[in-house]
Amino acid sequence: MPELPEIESLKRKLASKIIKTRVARITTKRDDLRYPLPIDLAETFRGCSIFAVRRRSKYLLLDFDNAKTLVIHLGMSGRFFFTDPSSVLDKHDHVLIDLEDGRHLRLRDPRRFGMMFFCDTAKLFENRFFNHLGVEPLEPEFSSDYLFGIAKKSSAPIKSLLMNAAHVVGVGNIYANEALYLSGVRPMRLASKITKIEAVRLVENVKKTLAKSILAGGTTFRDYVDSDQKPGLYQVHLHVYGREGEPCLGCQSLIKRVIQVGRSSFYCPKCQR
DNA sequence: AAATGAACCTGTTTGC
DNA sequence: TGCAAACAGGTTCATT
Repeated sequence: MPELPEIESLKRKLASKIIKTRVARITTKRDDLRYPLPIDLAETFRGCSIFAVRRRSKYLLLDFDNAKTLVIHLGMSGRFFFTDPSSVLDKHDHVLIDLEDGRHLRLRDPRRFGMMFFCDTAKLFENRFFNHLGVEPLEPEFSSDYLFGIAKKSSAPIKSLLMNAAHVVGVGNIYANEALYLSGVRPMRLASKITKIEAVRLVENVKKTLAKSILAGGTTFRDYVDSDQKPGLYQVHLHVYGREGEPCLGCQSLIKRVIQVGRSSFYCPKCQR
């Protein structure tokens, strides 16, 4: 489901609502997500207060005053939202969090590709989910020099490189497709054949696309909703994603779809070379 | 060392 | 209409 802008939007909304609030109780309805939920999840956070909400890659990080960080990943179909504590349980509501002020958060995830675990805040980035991650796409470290540098040494297609979290995190399928279109580069072009100019455009367009989407509150392609269960508004801006067989917005050629590394790539055969 | 493919799941859409 | 196949926004791990 969610790509980086969705998690960033969620993070901002949550930060404004849950900092300095205390957890009354965590209830686990089902513990077999992508990885089993920690057995001591509830007792670890009972009575603890949240003092920061952060994001790294597509992971949502809740820092508590017990020196632990609760890590949440929404996988493909996850949602994390406020609801009435008495609202009817969906069969995919796996974790319920009651706050001391009476508010209630839920983790709902039909496909169960999501994750929830915790670790010591101080050692967070040492664990296997974080220790190999590359640069954040919206930070200055993700520059055209950086992209051009790794592209030269790569044997993979440019889209695979953009989606490889060891190089740059958070560029998922929608945004990779869109940034490639806006840069006039075909997804299957070998990264090593990218020119300096194209690297400049790609970096610019990755940043621009992500930033715009964050402003719009994330993309709702299918079923993303924010912490208040409201959809994102970015889908109106999609140029190629999900548009196979429809005319290119620039030249009217029909948008093509190919499968790369098991995922759909959409491109305009005329505008992208 | 780096890159690909399989695996993890359920729900929805598409095609016969 | 019904059923099966294809497809879905992610990530790790094993295997090239």
